[in-house]
Amino acid sequence: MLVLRTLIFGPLHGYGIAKAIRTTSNEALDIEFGSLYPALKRLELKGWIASKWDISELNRKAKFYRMTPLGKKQLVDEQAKWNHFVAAIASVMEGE
Amino acid sequence: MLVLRTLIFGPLHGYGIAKAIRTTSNEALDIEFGSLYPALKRLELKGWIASKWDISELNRKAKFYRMTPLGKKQLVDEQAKWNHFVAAIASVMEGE
DNA sequence: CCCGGAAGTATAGAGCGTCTATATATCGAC
DNA sequence: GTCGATATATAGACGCTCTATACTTCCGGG
Repeated sequence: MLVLRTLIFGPLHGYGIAKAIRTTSNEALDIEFGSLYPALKRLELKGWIASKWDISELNRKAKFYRMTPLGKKQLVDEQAKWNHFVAAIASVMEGE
Repeated sequence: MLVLRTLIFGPLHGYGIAKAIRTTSNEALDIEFGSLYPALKRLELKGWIASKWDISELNRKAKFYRMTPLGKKQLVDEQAKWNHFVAAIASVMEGE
């Protein structure tokens, strides 16, 4: 979900996605590359993102990921499920 | 965290904990016994809960769990971490 | 000129926790 | 008597994250 959300602002390479998530969460979330790269593969397999080799802003080759239309739908769905889940936890925690 | 929270209202057996979480989350959360019982063991090992065999309201033998003082501290801690985590996700999702 | 650090991708293997499936026992109702 | 709800328990599959490691490339400083 976080990866999909990050790609809303345009294509980005793995390294950039990790940095973006770290930054936008105020350093609270730190996705490791050992988690991120397998996750990107899963997302691509599901058809939610697509990749293309390109040259980064710093003149290095990098694999850029962009969200597909299917990915956008998925993001909406994931976010709804996440909100529902958080609300359920809150419901238990605030009970009585 | 959910187990600890549930035990705030007094000792309860595993079956009851599962039902309580299901109920207080409005059926949104359904902790399976294959997850719950190992979790109860872990919590007991950590010293956050303690158990005692007793007789349930329905006249069946059941293992009742109660929260320890250490468990209460842990609950506060877990809840703070959870809130922090959810806020971090929200920060990424609401960005821009 | 070379060397270190940041930018990048990638995989193997450990670790942890959930789930499904299964087994077992008891009580009350019909 | 047998069915459904109550109740505990474990094995094994599964999925995902993490740590650790490996590799390449670009740029700047000494």
